[in-house]
Amino acid sequence: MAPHSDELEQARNAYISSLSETMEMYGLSPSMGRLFGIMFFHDEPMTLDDMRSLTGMSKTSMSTGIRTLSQLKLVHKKWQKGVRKDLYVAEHDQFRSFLDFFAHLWEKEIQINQKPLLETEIRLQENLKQQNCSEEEQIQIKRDLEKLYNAKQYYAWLGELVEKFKSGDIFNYVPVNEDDL
Amino acid sequence: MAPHSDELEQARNAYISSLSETMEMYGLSPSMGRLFGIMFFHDEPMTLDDMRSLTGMSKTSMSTGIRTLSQLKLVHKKWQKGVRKDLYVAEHDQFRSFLDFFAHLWEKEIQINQKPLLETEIRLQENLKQQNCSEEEQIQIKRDLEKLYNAKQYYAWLGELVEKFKSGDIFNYVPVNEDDL
DNA sequence: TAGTTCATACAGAAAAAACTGTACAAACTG
DNA sequence: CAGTTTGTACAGTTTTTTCTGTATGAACTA
Repeated sequence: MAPHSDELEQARNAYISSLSETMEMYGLSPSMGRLFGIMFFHDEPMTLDDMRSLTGMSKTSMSTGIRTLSQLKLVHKKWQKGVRKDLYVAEHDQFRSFLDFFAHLWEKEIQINQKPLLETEIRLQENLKQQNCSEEEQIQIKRDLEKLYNAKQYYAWLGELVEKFKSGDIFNYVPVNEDDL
Repeated sequence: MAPHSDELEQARNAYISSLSETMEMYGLSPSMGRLFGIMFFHDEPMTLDDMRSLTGMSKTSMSTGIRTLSQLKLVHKKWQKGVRKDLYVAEHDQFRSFLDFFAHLWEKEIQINQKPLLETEIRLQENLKQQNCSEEEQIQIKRDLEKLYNAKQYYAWLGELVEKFKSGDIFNYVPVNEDDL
């Protein structure tokens, strides 16, 4: 790791803080956001002890933090010959991080709702067939079933969107602008 | 509001819970998720007192909760002649909720990072021009600037994506499947 | 105007999350 | 094999968030 001046570190700091704030918005703890921000500017693979000294936090926190970041594919484990400690590097491709993160989030959303949606649907349909189901109740249940039908359409659509994200096809529709900014 | 049986309420409950879990994933508190879930099946506009009795929580919580949901456009205030209490209905179009929610989130991400990114960039460029800047430091700074350039591209792209979401153009690329499910 | 109904600001209590230090297990070293 | 080094599980502490009850002010009513 290149030794660099305080001034350089301070310069980085503005963007590190805003990266951290962004990640906080997405549900990570501020400290983990900050850890990622630091790693983002750190080209060489880092050990838990490196992180500890740069964040000023405990090694335990680094251990759990790096696991969270790994699960989100925001950092990657890197092996290096002759080094016993685990090494990690930040994912530098923000497009990839973005696509991975939201594809994963949305898949989870679909998965969470799938079964309960069907369960509710079936139970409502059973209720609809009951003898003692009043006219008014029938109307209500039909309205509910309509909502669930729309929900199904939504999850199906969301699944399609996830596929476009995972495959990178989304870039065909929203291309990356290569011009100067 | 139609009076409906416990059985009907139980049937709804499975999906209400999973909706709540989803919203928890997106940063809302479980109670607010549950409130939305209840409102989702509630066709008639609700008052804070209706919510209080259905969630079993305090009116204060309903007041603050509904504000959060309103800001996210997940519920809407509805005026009704002769009714003094504020009335609210859930947004039933999940496509709209989804697009609004993420467009807003991503706009906030762009906005959060814009200024700090530029600040870091400027400070790095100033450092680069310093007399006492070593060869090694120069290389490091250039690597940093490269990262910031990529970040700018990313935010520009994200802005484009937000536009497709807000305008609904995204449906031209990922159409809603109208077939039976 | 006085009385009532409503929504929300605020302060404190309860619950949840984040963080740390200790302890231990697994993987290395000589 | 005994001695290190390294990563993580766990329990306890601190911090943050969520929720409630009281108090207040705004909007309506007569």
